[in-house]
Amino acid sequence: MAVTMRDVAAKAGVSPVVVSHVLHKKAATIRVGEATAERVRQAAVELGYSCNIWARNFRAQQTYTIGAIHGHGFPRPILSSGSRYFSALLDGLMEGAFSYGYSITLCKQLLGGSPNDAMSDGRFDGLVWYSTLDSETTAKMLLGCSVPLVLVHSRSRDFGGVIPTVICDNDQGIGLAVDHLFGLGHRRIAYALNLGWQYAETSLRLTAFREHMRRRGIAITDDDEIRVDTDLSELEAYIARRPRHTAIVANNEGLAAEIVARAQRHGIAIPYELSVVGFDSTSYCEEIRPTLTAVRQPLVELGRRAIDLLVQRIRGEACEQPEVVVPCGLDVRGSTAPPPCK
Amino acid sequence: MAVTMRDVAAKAGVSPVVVSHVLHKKAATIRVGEATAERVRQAAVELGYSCNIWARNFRAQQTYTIGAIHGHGFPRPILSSGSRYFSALLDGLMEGAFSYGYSITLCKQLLGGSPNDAMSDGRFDGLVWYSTLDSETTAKMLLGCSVPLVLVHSRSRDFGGVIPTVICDNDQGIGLAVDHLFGLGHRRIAYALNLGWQYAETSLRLTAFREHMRRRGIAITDDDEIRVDTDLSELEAYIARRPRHTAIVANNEGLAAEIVARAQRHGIAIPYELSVVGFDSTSYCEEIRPTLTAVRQPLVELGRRAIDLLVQRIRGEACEQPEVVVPCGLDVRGSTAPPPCK
DNA sequence: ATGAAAGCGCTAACAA
DNA sequence: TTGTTAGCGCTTTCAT
Repeated sequence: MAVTMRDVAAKAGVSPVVVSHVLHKKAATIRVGEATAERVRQAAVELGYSCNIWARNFRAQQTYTIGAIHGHGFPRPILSSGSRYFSALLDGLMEGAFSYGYSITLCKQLLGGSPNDAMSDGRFDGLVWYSTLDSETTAKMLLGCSVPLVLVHSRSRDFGGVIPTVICDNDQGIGLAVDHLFGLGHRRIAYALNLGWQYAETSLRLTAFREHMRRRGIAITDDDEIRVDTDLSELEAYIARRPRHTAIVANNEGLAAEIVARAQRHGIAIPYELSVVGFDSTSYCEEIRPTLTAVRQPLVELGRRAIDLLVQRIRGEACEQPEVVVPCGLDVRGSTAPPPCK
Repeated sequence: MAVTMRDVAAKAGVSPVVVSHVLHKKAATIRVGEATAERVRQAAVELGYSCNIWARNFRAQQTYTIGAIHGHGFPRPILSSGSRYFSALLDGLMEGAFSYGYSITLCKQLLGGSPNDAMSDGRFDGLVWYSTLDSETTAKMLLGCSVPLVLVHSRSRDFGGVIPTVICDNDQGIGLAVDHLFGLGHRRIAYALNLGWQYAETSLRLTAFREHMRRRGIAITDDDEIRVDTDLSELEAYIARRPRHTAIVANNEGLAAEIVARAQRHGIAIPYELSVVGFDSTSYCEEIRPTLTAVRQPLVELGRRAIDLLVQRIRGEACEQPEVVVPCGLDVRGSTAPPPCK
């Protein structure tokens, strides 16, 4: 059906190699006279030939395709509503991949299905794994990956330093949040985190929070840490008891949004009675009322840097650095204000 | 490097065909004894074999991959800011494609580069072209596509009825907008449209607007149509003259947002002095102030239906219908109110 | 119940 | 300057 090199070769009265060389500058050992070359080009145009990229890739044992593994608890990312987390990451992945001549494929196996399959079925030259649930099983799966792999949101040392990683500076980010709240006058600050999904960065952020508070002379106790299970009942209970804190730093955007919504339902005015800071700061923070003050994780850059590392790996170049750490910012919006005078 | 069927076959002391049959249930004419089969499975596990999907696809002359052509004026869609137009469409495309066992590939050639290449280089089993600039050149390119193709936002009859299309019911959608504004008491209503990108649907919507107004006894003149070039200078001029209209229906979200922003800059209160209705209604409409009343185009569904049609085409089944039309909704938000008294 | 051969479209390596 | 051979990993077809 489709016109192949063979057809062009036949029409031009040469062998396929010649066509390959003339049209694609492959087959380096071949020299071709201008007359022949012209004949070949002519034939190609007349037949409407175009190179079958996949046949070429198959031959080269390369796919020039990168996969993004969605290591969340959802079947696949939803781009059109809610947090723009994946949208932002994907923007970075596309930007990076395109610049190196790679494409990004979204498929069921990666976005929620069975990553293990896609990790070794020859579909991808490399993979980006993001948003890790830091379990033994996961780690084993990742370490067994048969193509180059880069992790977003993990520490390289958690994987024996053999897998390159890209992560934001959680400590510095949490520092920004704490600074901001202190500047407003808050002293009784809580940290809220999900237990259900054990995000790799949760403990980093929690530790950072404790440390930043300690440095300001405030010791964090269990009562200052709101541990929320998937059903959010602990959160509901905490809010119902009327918080003794004047501000909460939440481990992520979604949780922050939940806190705001539930507080409002209980008649607690945000931000006047309670300030809330989230983590991520995608434009989702603009969509909710009040808008959400949040630590900005540079997701687009994270994606881009992940591709940089990955392509180095794919090309077999030595990775300059096994772990890239990108600084955070703080977007002050409507969910934070000075504490009530009390 | 990677373990192939050959390796497994060697280890199990059989030929590759047997492996193919046992492991992938291919090679239908083959019968294998249970003992042999078990030996093969054993060998596969021990060697850590997994089928190279691409080799299989290459052999089958299928890629099980669908491309989405970004026919806009931008180098590639930006997912993480601004309108969620592409995000929504992509959600639908993924949902549809995954359900049929296809994947979606995002690559430079399609998302802004040179679509023509990707339309025939064997990379895709089929393509979805969205957001058409309705030019001669485009039409010729699309008609020359060598793989199955489905257009989103076009009328099938504009392409000789040979290319299936998916489109929202623009007439009905505009009707909702006009109804809404009339219900609020507006009579002097303008329609704003971009000239720069000649979206395929622009004229459909404009015609619908004229017709719906006419039916209500109002004749639309040139003065009621604000034609905006890419530099938006006409819009600026219109606003600066203080609109004699009390409401504007804009051809899309982005233009509506521009109108709101510029009006506000000129001290015109939205919605009290001027009501604005957009078209698309992605969650971007929630992000701007005031929030934007808009006709909701069911983008996710559009994407899904596009895949339905495409897969039928790919499989060579007869398309039940060459053109799918999906009804619109109306999301009333903060940019519309009764007209100022007087 | 099993195997051998052939080929998808392309290109690297080695002739001529 | 040009051609031949061979093979990427898989599966279909035909033979045993």
